[in-house]
Amino acid sequence: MNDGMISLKMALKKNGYKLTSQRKATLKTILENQGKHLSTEEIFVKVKESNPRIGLATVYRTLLLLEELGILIKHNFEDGRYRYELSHPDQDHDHHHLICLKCGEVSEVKEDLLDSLEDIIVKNYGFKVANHKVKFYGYCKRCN
Amino acid sequence: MNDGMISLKMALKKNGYKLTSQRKATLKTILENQGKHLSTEEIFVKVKESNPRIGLATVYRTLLLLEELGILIKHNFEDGRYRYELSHPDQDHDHHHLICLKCGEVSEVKEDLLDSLEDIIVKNYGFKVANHKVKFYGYCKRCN
DNA sequence: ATCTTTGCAAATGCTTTGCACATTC
DNA sequence: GAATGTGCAAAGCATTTGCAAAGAT
Repeated sequence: MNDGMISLKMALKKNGYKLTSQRKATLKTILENQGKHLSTEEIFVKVKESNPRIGLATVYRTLLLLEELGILIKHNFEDGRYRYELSHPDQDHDHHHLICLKCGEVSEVKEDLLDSLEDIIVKNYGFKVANHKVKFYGYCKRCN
Repeated sequence: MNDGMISLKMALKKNGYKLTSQRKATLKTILENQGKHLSTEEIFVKVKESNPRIGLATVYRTLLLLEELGILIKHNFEDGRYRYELSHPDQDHDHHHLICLKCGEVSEVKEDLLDSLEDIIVKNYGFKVANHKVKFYGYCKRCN
């Protein structure tokens, strides 16, 4: 059992949820596809390979739960479905995304650089920032 | 006829679309509700007051069109429907939003301050930024 | 007169829910 | 054994679409 599975087990236990094979298989699929931003349906299809009896509703319920537990982040890339990726709780914010308007590729930005902006938001608006979602739309290296 | 209506007329003409009472009424409703981030359904209800025979599908189609023309911006605040607001073409980017996790209030940030981040994105990722969507989640002045 | 647009209702597609059975703790 | 979780099918809800009639240029 690797790190991801151990933290799943602990997070579930702490909140009174049970560790089921479906939940393990769902998280396993996400761990095996890091950086991919899979949709619920895509995760369902992949989980089915190892767990053919799982239902789509279970995957929906599991992803909801994993998001609640802070294990996953739900993204909307405006393509009509939600997409999930692993949260990295060691970083204090989600990373930014680059979305290519031509080929649709979604990639990630390592740099954060929003501190000065967040300072201004606290000072000028009295708003305490807990997290942010930042998306840049434009043209990727290949399409540009 | 005010500025918004004039630019609607021109934008439609330029693209071979017709200026209909439904399109005028829809834009009028949005102009009268600046800063409000209305959903399609909410816009529909308001437009109906002056235009009782309009159909919901027409409002959907009109909002899509106005977004295509660059007159509106479509937002997803994760509440299960899309919301629209007027675009300000004099600014070269959309403004950022603050979303309160407690009361759900959505407010706007005047400051942009993403230039240095966008410079890095061009340099390090070869990605040409056309626009961005930035949302800060946290607690507003009243709720904090 | 032609081509676009509208209204209506039906269809679509993602997501949620109710319920009986199965599984975990 | 009690409570939670699952699978299935049905329901829900925002959005889209087909089509005949209406409207704009």
